[in-house]
Amino acid sequence: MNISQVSDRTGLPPKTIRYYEEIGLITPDRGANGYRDFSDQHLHKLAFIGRARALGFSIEECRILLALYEDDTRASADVKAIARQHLEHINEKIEQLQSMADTLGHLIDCCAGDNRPDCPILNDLARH
Amino acid sequence: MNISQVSDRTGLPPKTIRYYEEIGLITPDRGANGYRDFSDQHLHKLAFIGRARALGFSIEECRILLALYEDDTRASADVKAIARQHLEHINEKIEQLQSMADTLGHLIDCCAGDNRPDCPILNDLARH
DNA sequence: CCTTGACCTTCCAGTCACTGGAACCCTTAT
DNA sequence: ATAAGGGTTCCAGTGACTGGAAGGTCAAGG
Repeated sequence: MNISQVSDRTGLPPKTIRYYEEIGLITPDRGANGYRDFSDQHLHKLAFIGRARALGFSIEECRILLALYEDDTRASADVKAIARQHLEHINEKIEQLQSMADTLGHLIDCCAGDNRPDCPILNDLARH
Repeated sequence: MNISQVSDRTGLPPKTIRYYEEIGLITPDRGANGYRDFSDQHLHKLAFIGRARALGFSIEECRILLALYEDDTRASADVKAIARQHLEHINEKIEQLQSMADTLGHLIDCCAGDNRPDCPILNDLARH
């Protein structure tokens, strides 16, 4: 399978797929012309990575998840631990963003948004 | 004022302050020894930037906000527009993260987390 | 005067996960 | 023969810093 077919089927851009090879996540075969030749297994792995990335896992976490996936003797506890840790990370980020949004929303509400220069948003940023 | 004092007073690391100079956000004077010499105004500007960054504004947005701050003839509408746009951006991010968290939370709940290899998290990532 | 330690300086490289672009090769159809 | 549309590599850039090396400066103590 050529790279553009894999791209179509996984939704990952060709550039990203080449990058994943570069960092050792996959190692497709090569045809006589030097073109990458992907098997169904490669496709499957890339789709796996794509979904893990869509859940926000880092590349290194994807690497670990892939390794666990390919290890028949894994303990589901190991997977769960990684997922939990990642979820916690996400929740922290949400909290941070929510706090920013709250502050910002308040400032926006206080700002007249007219032609005059007086602005509570700038006043807040410039507070002493 | 030396850089470490500015760092202490603004909470920004010296490296970051040097970086802000490099990209033209501030231009402190220089002493005879080559050391940066910050005025109160520089301090004030850096604190402004620090607070804007803490609200998640990008460097380029900070640059614009600073320019508006220093422009007596600004319209508060311009500031409000930038803030609104940024808030929207934050809210989009929160939604994305929340959606990830929801999916991930569900998968985690479904996973036994024991010594056995069977794992709904991996099954989901590997789904066809 | 010398040394020590804490400053300061610049410059280069690395982070993360791609993404864009240039230059060039290969395949297929006309 | 040629043109379009694949594929390849390699280099550079993104954002906002951060770490580290190599070296200059300053103030205090012996």
